[in-house]
Amino acid sequence: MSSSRPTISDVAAAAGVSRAAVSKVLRDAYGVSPRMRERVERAIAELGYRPREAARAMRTATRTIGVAVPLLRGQFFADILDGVYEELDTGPYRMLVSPFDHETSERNPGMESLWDREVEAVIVVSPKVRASWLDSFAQRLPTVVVARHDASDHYDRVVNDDRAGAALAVEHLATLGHRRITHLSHNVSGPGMLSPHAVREAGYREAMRRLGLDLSVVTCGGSEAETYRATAALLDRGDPPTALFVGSDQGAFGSLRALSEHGLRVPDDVSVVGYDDTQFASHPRFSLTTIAQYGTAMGRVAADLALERIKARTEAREWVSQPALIERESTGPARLL
Amino acid sequence: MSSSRPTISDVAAAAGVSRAAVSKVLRDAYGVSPRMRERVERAIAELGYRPREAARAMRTATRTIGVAVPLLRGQFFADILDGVYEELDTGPYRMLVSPFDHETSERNPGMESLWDREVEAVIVVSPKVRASWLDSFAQRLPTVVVARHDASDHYDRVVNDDRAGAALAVEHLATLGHRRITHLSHNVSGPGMLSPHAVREAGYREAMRRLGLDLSVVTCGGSEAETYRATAALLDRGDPPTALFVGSDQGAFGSLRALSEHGLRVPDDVSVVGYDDTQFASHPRFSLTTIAQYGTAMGRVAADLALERIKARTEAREWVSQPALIERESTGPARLL
DNA sequence: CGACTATTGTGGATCGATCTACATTTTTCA
DNA sequence: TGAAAAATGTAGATCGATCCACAATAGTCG
Repeated sequence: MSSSRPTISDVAAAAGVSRAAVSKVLRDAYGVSPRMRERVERAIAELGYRPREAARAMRTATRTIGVAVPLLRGQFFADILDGVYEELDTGPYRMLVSPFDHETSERNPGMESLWDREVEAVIVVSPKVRASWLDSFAQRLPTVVVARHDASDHYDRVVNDDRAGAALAVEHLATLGHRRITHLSHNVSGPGMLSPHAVREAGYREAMRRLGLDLSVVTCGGSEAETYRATAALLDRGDPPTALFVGSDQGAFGSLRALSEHGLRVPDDVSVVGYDDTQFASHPRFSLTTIAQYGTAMGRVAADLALERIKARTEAREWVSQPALIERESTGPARLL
Repeated sequence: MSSSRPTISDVAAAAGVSRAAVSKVLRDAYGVSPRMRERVERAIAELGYRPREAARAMRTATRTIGVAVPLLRGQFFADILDGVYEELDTGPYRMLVSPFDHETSERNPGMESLWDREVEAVIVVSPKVRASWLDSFAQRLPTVVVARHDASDHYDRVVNDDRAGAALAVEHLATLGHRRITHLSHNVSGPGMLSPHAVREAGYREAMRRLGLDLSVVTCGGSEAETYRATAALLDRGDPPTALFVGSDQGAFGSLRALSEHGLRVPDDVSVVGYDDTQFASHPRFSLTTIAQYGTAMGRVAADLALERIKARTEAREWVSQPALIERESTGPARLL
């Protein structure tokens, strides 16, 4: 901080060579004698020189992939980040994360900020933004959208088959004899955007109709606190369902809290199914039956798709992860009336 | 992607003015007539122009604070990120996150990457890196270190009083009549670095000695899986303690899993205390007694300290959060033999 | 030995913004 | 009316890298 950061000129002066020569050494370019390399490298080490990305970015690609994630706790997003990191770790690309506020809006500042920083591709997780904006963004910068279903010719998608996942949940409960199955949906986004939660809700409706059961949907946010309130309100209304299918594990934990406070036992009184198979779902204290969608794998795939797009590909691709029912102790036979 | 990103020259041409004029509009600088502003702004909107950060960074500060965080799940880091975001959200600064692999090493690539990108300050959470490296890094770039105790004249520290926190845990258990209290410490870092876990362990030892109790420390990683294994091994050895003080909530959840699988009830057979007061600790399924250290608040303070340093301050500051015992149902009276 | 090719190194244009210095026009007001 | 002040706009240097074009030197071989 005392003196300013050393530049390539400082290195050149210290080594007694030209700036171009130093640049060659940095880039491992052709035309560097061993003696010169040796001198330059010593100067670099002595000065503690590191090239500035900003200056490099003026002329070359940044070898960086940006990841825009909602500032939402919940294991699932962490799983995705892990996957991206794992995949890029061994290669030349680095990852840069820009969090955004998880609200529906016209633009997505997290993605824009990455664009301004010249990342070569953007992976965005569950953006709540107009489809048209997303599409036009993707026309300017290679984009991979994770956990959102809107089709587009301009970006790749990594999604779970949420329709099938919801069907798995409903069928599992129906097999156990449940007929009054309420879905706590986090499908709070506006129109013109296909969130995973919208698709899960559609899958629920479809499966319920197919089985000849009455629909019952409560819509609320996906945080633990919001599902807690929504579930508590549902229980206060009296005549509670015998089973809950909640749109996320995080949400299911909130429902479990509410059920516990209302003195209802799980699964004796009410069965609960979540979605995501996050780390805590498997904990014996929860032992939550849930739908696995393999977030880490999705993150890895997203990173691969981004690298492919940077390289050459332009036609849009879609990768669909197949959900699986993970049966645990939060579901059981329906109570007979 | 078809054509390349529009530049300030394109905007100038479209608006029929000079590049300097456009730059003035962008920066809200003096000497812009309403008519010119209008024309420039229309051209910007039509072209979808956004200034490139890299070009800006060549001449001016980036108005960005970098946050380097370990790629470790666990609520506590998420809390800190939330705090930083909240604090910066209202001002002109943006935040950029660079994750790093949570291993002890010579250098910290997450911090370096942010430095290369010209962030104005770095907040780093729990870096496992040599103290000397950290110190020399901080001499070049304003740095705030969160959750690490090593003193330094060159960076600010935001820490919890981990010694006091550990004492709270031990005293609470002792008051309940426990005498065989095992500490599951995550103090796995090498020498020459004062991690929070090292301080917690020291606090435990001190408090136990003060109370005349025998020490019992098991060292293991802080992930749920690792404490699960460590706790299971402890229980297999036979003669288990009547209380566990685990270095983190995340770790405590692993211990609870192991206890549950060994058929031990909490708190009837064994009491458990965690550290962090993460979201799940308060869930009725866990109801974990723990030490709160207020991660979100720590994140906010870290952001403030970073902004102060950017502005002017050079002398090092330390902010210590006072821990509090949150008593829940995972602790109870010691079982009489 | 001389012509041709490799090797090694450098000068300087370039990327896209910012910002100083300055020129030109407009406004103010004695 | 005219001089000073204010407002408006532009030219061009600058930041720190990359990299093309080219010069200088060394090496090869008929």
